[in-house]
Amino acid sequence: MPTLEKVTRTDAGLASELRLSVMRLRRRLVAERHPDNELSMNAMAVLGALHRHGELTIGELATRERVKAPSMTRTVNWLEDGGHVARRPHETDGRQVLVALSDRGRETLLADRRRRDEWLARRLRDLTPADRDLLRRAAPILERLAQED
Amino acid sequence: MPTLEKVTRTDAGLASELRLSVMRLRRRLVAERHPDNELSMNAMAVLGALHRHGELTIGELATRERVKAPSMTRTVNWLEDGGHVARRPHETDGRQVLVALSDRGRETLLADRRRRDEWLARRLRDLTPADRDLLRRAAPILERLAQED
DNA sequence: TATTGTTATACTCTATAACTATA
DNA sequence: TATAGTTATAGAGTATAACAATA
Repeated sequence: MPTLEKVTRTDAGLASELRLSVMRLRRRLVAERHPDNELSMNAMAVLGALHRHGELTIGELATRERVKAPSMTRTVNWLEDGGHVARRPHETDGRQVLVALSDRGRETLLADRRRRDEWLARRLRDLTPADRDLLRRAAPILERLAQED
Repeated sequence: MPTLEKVTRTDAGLASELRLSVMRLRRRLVAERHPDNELSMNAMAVLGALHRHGELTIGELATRERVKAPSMTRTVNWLEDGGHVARRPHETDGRQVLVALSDRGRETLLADRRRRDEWLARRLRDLTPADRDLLRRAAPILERLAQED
């Protein structure tokens, strides 16, 4: 039997299965977010990016999180209102805006890091070590699928 | 070194990484949906569930897709307006409503199945066979994470 | 009383379009 | 002209609360 067709069909099935799993797991993750965590998951992701990479512009943050600039403007507005980040003008390009993590933002990030993944981490601990290892290797591939053009 | 703490920390990291990957990939999947596909991804998932399992109630569909009943009512309304499904009363329990795939819905499902995963399937073909195989094994685990209580 | 589904309402996240300021 | 960011607006998807019908 033609292997190509088999592979293609199997890949379509995998795509379908993977898509459904991702949609459902995301929905579950949003629902299970710790109630006393005042920041959205996306806002926390922005704090994490700033922690890892230092100051970033709105555009860089938007590209990184795969959202459009207006969405990132709004997220940064929330974070700034809460005192978690600060905007400052770019030194040489007056159009750009640099966003930096504040001390409070860093505290929030570090304090929440342990508890914000509580639900998922608990579920992960219920898996076999082999399954957990498999997910550990799968996560970067999922990330790459999301990032590629 | 305390192995437990190490493992716990690593799992928290995995949870974080997995969460971000899932959020971003889902966002990308929604953005890359074929423009001439008139049905939302969730509506298509409902058609798929009806195809696999036959008639289901609103409540069963809601549980399966991990949404609340009002959300599923709305999705089923769309599908019914488009002639893709039909409601009929439950034989013995007047409160429940059975939803069945129509011929048109089945055609829509089968015709769209190949193309609706086009983007993801193409990305998957760009992966190495090993990575693809890894995702094939990871998908059910993600599904289980989404489904468990 | 409890359950199933619907209606009403509101919220979150995201996008596109139009605009401002700067390059 | 082109780019970075903001503002205005709209749409999709979801939830909770209140309600109706039935068990």
